[in-house]
Amino acid sequence: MPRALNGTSSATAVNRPTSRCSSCAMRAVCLPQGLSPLDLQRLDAIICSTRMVRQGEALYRTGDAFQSMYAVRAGSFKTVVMHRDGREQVTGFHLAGDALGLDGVSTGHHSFDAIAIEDSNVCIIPFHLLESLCREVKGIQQHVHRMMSSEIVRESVLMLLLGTMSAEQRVAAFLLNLSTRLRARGYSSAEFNLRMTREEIGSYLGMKLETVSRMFSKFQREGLVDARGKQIRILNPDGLERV
Amino acid sequence: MPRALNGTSSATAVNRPTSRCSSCAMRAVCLPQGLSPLDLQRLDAIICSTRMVRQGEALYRTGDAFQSMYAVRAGSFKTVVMHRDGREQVTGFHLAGDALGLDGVSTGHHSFDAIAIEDSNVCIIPFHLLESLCREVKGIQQHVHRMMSSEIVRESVLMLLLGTMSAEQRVAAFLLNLSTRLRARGYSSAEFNLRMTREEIGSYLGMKLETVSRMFSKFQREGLVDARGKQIRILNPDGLERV
DNA sequence: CGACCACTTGAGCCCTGTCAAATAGCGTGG
DNA sequence: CCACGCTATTTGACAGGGCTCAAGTGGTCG
Repeated sequence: MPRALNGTSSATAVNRPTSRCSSCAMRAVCLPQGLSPLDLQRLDAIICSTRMVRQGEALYRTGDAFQSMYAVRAGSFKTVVMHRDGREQVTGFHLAGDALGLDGVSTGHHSFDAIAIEDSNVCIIPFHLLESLCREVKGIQQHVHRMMSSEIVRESVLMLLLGTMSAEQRVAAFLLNLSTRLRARGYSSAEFNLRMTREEIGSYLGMKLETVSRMFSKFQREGLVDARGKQIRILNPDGLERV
Repeated sequence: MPRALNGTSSATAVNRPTSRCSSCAMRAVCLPQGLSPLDLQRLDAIICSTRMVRQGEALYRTGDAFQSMYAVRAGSFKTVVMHRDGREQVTGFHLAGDALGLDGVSTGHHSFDAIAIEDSNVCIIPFHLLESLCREVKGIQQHVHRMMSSEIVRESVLMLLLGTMSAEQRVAAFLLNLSTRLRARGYSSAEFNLRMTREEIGSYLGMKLETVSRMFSKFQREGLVDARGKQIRILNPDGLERV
């Protein structure tokens, strides 16, 4: 197999045919249904680069100028908000197919850190080009609006979780949510391995890592899940639902 | 003073000159800077009605079809998310000048309830018309995007609060935030009265009403605020900040 | 093989929820 | 204008869930 052009790739941002939306594996998750071939082509035209982000590295940090939004092509990220006193909270985990970076639109600077929790790859979507395209293609405009609105709804559901649920319920809800999202991406919803640490899960769920661990052990004892470190098997989803 | 046309007003939705953006008192809060008179006119054209919502009534409820977004002209609202088991959480308080309803964009149905916490008045902005306008006027498009993004950022800050702060810190942050927003609207930042009950504050902050009350009393003892029921006077904002 | 990190588990304590009772405030109807 | 009844708020006593601190285990990478 010829590997032409590979020698010209930069380490951080490359143009290549695989970065085309029209042929992307995550298309079904990223894009609206029923986009015409022409519109797809126009999308392809503005998404001309991707970027590799290694585990632990930041895609962007709080305060960085906002230029682009991103779509996770492979891997996963966490988004983290910080208080001046150093307190921080994970506000989301973003899997392949998820959008990232829309927090920067409001002020022109990012309000979160986005950190890769495994080696990952993102599409870079220059936002001013996307805005132009939105002015021309109604389907894309609506999709962008839906993405932003989904983020609003997602966060408010998380607030419900943080504000009203016990530690046990939060961990159960976390596992079920992850399970659902993995299934939507074609993975098993019953068996997967966590990319995030107990501490990151705890930060996301508003509790300490020890508490997360205890809840996993509890579910284990009760036969709801089989958790061996990061390897998770959900044995009784209905039981988790009822917690 | 003549009161022509008043007799023709409907109780729930009326057209009247005062509903024009170009002459609205909340213009500075609602609208982007530097909109041309022509663009303002086009906005006026799509916002043709307002609606009165009495205290305790819903502007919209979870599951309602999403047609329009709203701008609070006068009064205030809370938004509430609900879990099937009846558990609910206040996710925001919306004052005059704030936008409302963008949660409905993602699915076409609202995901929250929006309830008036005092007699209120909103502009009704049909969303499909706003989207059309966004395709034509870049300044308005950007403003809509910023509004949605702000909501995302607002919620993530609230998640930080729910996930990492003590009850005392949450109540302090709540008072300071409200104070800031009131100042931005031309009211005193030091003295105001709460439109929401202790229970609503508690729901917003993820705690019980008794805890809210205790924190108010504590701040009172420490000379940070003077709280007599809903009447609040902030005596030492720096002290609150440091809590 | 060793160092390091993530994870698990235990013991004790504190913050906040729960339950209960008293007080204050507010709107309504006489 | 006042009395009444309701709701909102305050305050206290107590219990429990989750945090803190600590020790020990397991897994991974150099």
